[in-house]
Amino acid sequence: MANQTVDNPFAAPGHDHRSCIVAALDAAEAACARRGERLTPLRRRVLELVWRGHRPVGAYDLLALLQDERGRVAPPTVYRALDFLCTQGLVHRLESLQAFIGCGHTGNHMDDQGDGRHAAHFLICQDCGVAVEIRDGQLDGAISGLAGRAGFAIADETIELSGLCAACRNQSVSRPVCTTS
Amino acid sequence: MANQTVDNPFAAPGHDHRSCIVAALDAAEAACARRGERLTPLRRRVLELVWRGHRPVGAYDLLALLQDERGRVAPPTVYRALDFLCTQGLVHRLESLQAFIGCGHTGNHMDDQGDGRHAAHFLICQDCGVAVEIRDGQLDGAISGLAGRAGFAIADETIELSGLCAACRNQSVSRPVCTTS
DNA sequence: AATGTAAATGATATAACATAACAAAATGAA
DNA sequence: TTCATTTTGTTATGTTATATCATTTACATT
Ligand SMILES: [Zn+2]
Ligand SMILES: [Zn+2]
Ligand SMILES: [Zn+2]
Ligand SMILES: [Zn+2]
Repeated sequence: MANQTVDNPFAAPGHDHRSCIVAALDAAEAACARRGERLTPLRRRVLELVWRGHRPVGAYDLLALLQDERGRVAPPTVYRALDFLCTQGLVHRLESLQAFIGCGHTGNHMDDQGDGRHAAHFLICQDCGVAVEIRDGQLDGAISGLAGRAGFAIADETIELSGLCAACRNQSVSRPVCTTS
Repeated sequence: MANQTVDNPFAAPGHDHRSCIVAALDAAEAACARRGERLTPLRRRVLELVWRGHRPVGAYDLLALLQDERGRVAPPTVYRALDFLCTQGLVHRLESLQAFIGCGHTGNHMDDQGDGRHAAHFLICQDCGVAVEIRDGQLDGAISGLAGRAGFAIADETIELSGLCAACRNQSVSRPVCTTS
């Protein structure tokens, strides 16, 4: 069993993040192979960069990182890689931050029909910046319940809850504390 | 009692929208007066323009409308008015669309402590473009439940459910049908 | 190996959304 | 009126994202 990082990064500020990266890349390779999709070196590298930490990363941050290692790189290069990764469910876009984060549930989707897209719900700490993908049965039930009563067919869910994680609440001072990126 | 528009615009494509606008502006005047805030002519006009319909409006759409009636208007003019209106809870920003919509619950907040800000949850029809602000006890309960269990203190909720409204599902063809803007 | 085809990437330009910084005007209180 | 504060105007720039077309790469077929 892996470390607790992926399950609860809020509670694991000092965890071995290399294993998060390895797990994410391995799962991505496997998922793409299974679906006949191509995780090219560029896409793989972008995914790796997204996984530098558990904080959402802006597209232009990724662009700068790529430029550091490859010289001239243009925005479409990054956006295309991100589009691919999002389509495969390997990365999610956080609408409220206009930023991207690695999927915290790679490899164990229950709602995955061939492609890897899935609804992703987040807790986002405004103090340390960490975002955690959550899964909650009551939340899912409430959503499908209200949609059903409204006759509304949900295609896409944006659920992002911002506030303070437990660790940051207990610090009282307002400085980054979940140092794991 | 008002028409059903504000409560369920999905179901009222041919409603008397003027009453929606009047109700929203009246409620805004009242709310600002109560709080000692100033609903200036510009802010009032921007709110009125946001209320042209039940579809989210982009800041630059509003800018163009203002320019039509006032000549040269710059982006900060619109964004400042929108900031004010959002702070007062009279308008909400839809993160997944980068657009704004009039608050569907003006005047009856139960969670309003002085200022008018409140969590706003939406159903957004991808066919007709209408967005409806919803309120659901089970959803609220699920959210506070999961936050409590995680020790997470929620400060802001972004909940936007996109898909097809009942009317558009029953049309099968993919063309705008909820013509009420 | 050569060819053809589709997918992926490179490159340029521009669109769309948003804010910083400072000046001028309007408002309301003293 | 005078003063302080808020609001609006103005200019410039920052940030995020896409359209378009050229080039390269991967890979199956001949
Ligand atoms: Zn980690
Ligand atoms: Zn995920
Ligand atoms: Zn209406
Ligand atoms: Zn509202």
